[in-house]
Amino acid sequence: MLTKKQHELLMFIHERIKETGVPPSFDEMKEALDLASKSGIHRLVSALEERGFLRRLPHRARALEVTRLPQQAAAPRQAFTPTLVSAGAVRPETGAANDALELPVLGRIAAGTPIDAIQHERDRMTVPGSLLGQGEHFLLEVQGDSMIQAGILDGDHVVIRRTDQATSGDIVVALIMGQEATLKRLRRKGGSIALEAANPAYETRIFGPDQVEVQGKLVGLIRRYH
Amino acid sequence: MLTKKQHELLMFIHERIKETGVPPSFDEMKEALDLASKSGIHRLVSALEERGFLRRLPHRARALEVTRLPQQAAAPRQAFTPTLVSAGAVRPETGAANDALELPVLGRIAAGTPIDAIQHERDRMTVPGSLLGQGEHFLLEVQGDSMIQAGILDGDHVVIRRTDQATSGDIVVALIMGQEATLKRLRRKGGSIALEAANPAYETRIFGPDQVEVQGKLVGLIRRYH
DNA sequence: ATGGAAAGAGAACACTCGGAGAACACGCGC
DNA sequence: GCGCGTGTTCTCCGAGTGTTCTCTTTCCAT
Repeated sequence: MLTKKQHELLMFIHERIKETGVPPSFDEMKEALDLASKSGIHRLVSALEERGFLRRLPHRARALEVTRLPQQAAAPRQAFTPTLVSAGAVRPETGAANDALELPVLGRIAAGTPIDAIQHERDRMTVPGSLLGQGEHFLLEVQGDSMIQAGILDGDHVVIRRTDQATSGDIVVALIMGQEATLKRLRRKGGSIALEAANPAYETRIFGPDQVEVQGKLVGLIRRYH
Repeated sequence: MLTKKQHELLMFIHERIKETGVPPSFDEMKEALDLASKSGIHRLVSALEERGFLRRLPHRARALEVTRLPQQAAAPRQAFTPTLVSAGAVRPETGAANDALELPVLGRIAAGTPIDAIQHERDRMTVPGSLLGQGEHFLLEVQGDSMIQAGILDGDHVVIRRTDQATSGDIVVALIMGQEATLKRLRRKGGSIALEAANPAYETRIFGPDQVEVQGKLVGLIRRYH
């Protein structure tokens, strides 16, 4: 999942925050990894962010945060209104929600999140019936800004219909090489499949048809503002 | 996530509240950090607010609250119910009985939509309870791309809480000159009010305080993909 | 109710710190 | 050879900090 260098950097950042409360600057990280330049750090940080281990505010000094550590089952990090769900499948029969379903939130998704790690239910959320079609649906919490230009932001919940069918142009949850699951726009080019991020900072990746497995299709989105 | 100074200030505020129950004033913070002027504090507080560590009411003395602490697994949801919050009251994270509610869709909104057009109910839609707080809510369908960079697209449904209160930075439904209603980000500048679109193609418009009337505040968003 | 004190908002200036990113090179594994 | 991760140099510019001053908003005592 992570290269040696990425792992080393992630651990350094984690230790540093634990000890001082303040994340290191690029220069400090450069020193710690014994590099001569910040730009290597820049690339490592981007890689960690894309793989969902770091979260950061762009163009802000020291604005980074470790969201999870390797090999560990998903870091807790502010579950989405946990109290709300505690009641379980309470469906208010108050005549209101006849047209809504409670779906499981299976985890977070970003480039690099292994799907296996997100198979268990973390939470539940009620979803308007109007977003749903036929078949099985579930929710994922979006992590990172790789789809920002498609209006999908960090922290949004996406409604996914489970299917292995997808048309070129659809936004899908795709499993790459049986390893990492990402939310991307799928595009078919001849025999191969392109996965496009909606953010110029991320590159389109192209795969053979047997390297990518579609796990579901984006059908809805729910966002909460604080 | 935080710089040294930001961290230092946050910790000072946190300690101070824990010990005395009262948040420090700008002058007290100035002394604590050994600065010569409050204005440095002002910027630090803004930075902390932007990063989600502080919440505050503008123009209210000592009206601040620590919402989370750096890294340290999920800040305990310290109830902290001072007079401060009770007024503007956000949402009780606890009062979560309502799992979903059916709300009226009052119409479409964009720059220039006459308010008359959004007075009647056109439709209804079920909304997850987790998006709602206290008070009255309604829905509007977004028309146009003026908020595209805030991840709000043409055709999205936005959940609005009816209120005439808004903090700088909130996205609100604003009635301009009693005539047109628009969905914009509100920013207070001195005595006047700026309404910013999240699209460089649209200009920010600035008004006097009596020309703009806040009708509600954006609290959620629901999108359907076809 | 009103005037002044207290507290917050914020413009302006100077200076340093820190992040973004282009360009080029090297080694490894397939 | 090619892709990828890595290492290096250099440049550019925005962010963060400290200071001074001025203005607005609230709050309280008279």
